[in-house]
Amino acid sequence: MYALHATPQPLNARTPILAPELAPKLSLNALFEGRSIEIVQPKRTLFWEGDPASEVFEVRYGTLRLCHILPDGRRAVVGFIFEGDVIGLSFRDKYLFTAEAVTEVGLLRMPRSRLHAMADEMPELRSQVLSKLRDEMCAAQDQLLAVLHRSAEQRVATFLVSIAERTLGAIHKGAQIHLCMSRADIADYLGLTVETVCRVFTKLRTEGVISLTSPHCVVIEKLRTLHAVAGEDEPAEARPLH
Amino acid sequence: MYALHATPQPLNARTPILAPELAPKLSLNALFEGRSIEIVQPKRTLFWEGDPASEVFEVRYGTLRLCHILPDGRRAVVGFIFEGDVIGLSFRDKYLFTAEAVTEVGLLRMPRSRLHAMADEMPELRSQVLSKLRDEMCAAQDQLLAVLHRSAEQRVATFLVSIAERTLGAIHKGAQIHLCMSRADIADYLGLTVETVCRVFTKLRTEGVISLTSPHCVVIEKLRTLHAVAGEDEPAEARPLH
DNA sequence: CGAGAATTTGAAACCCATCAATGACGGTGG
DNA sequence: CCACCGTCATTGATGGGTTTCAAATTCTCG
Repeated sequence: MYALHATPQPLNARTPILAPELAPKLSLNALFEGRSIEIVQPKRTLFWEGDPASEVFEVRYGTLRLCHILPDGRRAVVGFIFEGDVIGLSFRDKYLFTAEAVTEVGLLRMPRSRLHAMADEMPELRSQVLSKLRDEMCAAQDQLLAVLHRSAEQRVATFLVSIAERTLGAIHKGAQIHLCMSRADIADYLGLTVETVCRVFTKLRTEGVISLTSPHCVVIEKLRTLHAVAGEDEPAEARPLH
Repeated sequence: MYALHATPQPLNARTPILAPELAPKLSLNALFEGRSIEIVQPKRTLFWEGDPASEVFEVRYGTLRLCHILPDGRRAVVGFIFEGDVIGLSFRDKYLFTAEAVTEVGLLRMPRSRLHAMADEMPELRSQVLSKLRDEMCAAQDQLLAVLHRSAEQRVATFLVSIAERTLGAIHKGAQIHLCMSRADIADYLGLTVETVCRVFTKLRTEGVISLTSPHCVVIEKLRTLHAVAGEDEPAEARPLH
């Protein structure tokens, strides 16, 4: 959430995905063209929560983790950023979270003032920014609903589906998902503990829903069952108990 | 969340509140001036999830409940709307939730197309709409954090603080909060059950943190303790065990 | 290869959901 | 006026899922 997905995949397909041929010619991403790519090493911080939010970023490759420190000292991960995503449109004067590189990240940077100035000139760009903000709202609501009333198993299954769709573009049986983030990152994102996330992975593996060639490489073996566990659709199709 | 608070009061005071004298002259709310007030009776629906999102609304008095039906049939309350709030800026083509009147509601209505047309003409209004959208994002993130990693007691305490701030403008010892929504509404908003919400109210009452003159009228007796239970600040001040 | 970090597994405790029942309140009709 | 009824709020008992604490194992990387 709070990030602009290249291909937004909301929890419930309420948000129609804009067909490429319908996309406005002046792409938001096109604004970054010509700027030089900046490299951020893994575990380095792109910006800190509370810093003046003076810039927007487009991620060209790699993965970022958006973190927020809770009053009790624990960490909440409010989102992950992948290739093609844009960060920074939804801030007020300060960044609301810290952005840390999970992998090596290549990104483009632009002052917010410049984006705003250009948006003032171009109505088309403006409506795109608005549209992106609305996408973020949808994503934020979906994330809330994906977590609020749901079991650990449902959350993890939904997470896997969502990551597959965002990083692979689509999900299919046999798809290999590379989870570059740690179990702790996933746990903090889903509002669970590391141990619970682990146990769910193990459970899904023993049930044959997924297989794990390594802790960070998930293969989807039973797509239907995974969707059923995620509980997003096909409510009539009960998940096999074993 | 998803609603524009007249006086946004995020969970963590990261969002500075705009002083009235600094507010732009062309208020978003001023756009609705001259339009006739429409009355919605309690339990009536203003619009349904999935309806074409053709209008924006400003609530003049009363309380609305924003609901979303989950795939498993349960209901999630994604927000409450009070006097002065505006709904509709963050939608794409369809409403993302159903809006139901909790009390009698008086509101003003305006076509989205008209708002967009005016925003195209007036840069000042435009930046205000953007600002409101960003407020919504902040509120959405705060709501997520308020619920994700937190116990039932923390959620309810945070809810009380938040409602007090939104409906009374500020919170103080002895403040009387009128909760016009039902326990079920609160439960569905916080991701809890009715019974758990009740038990927390009872617990806070027996601890002397609040008193209940009726189920819908809460008086704050120990503000410090309530804040401590909410867990927003003063982490050093441990809450008394009994 | 080796050391530290990350992941996985186990056992016990706790919190919340669920099921069940009672109590409080308001409205309606006899 | 009061008995009846439906809705909502409250309280109790129980079970399940998740957290917590602890330890073993695997992975990663210098």
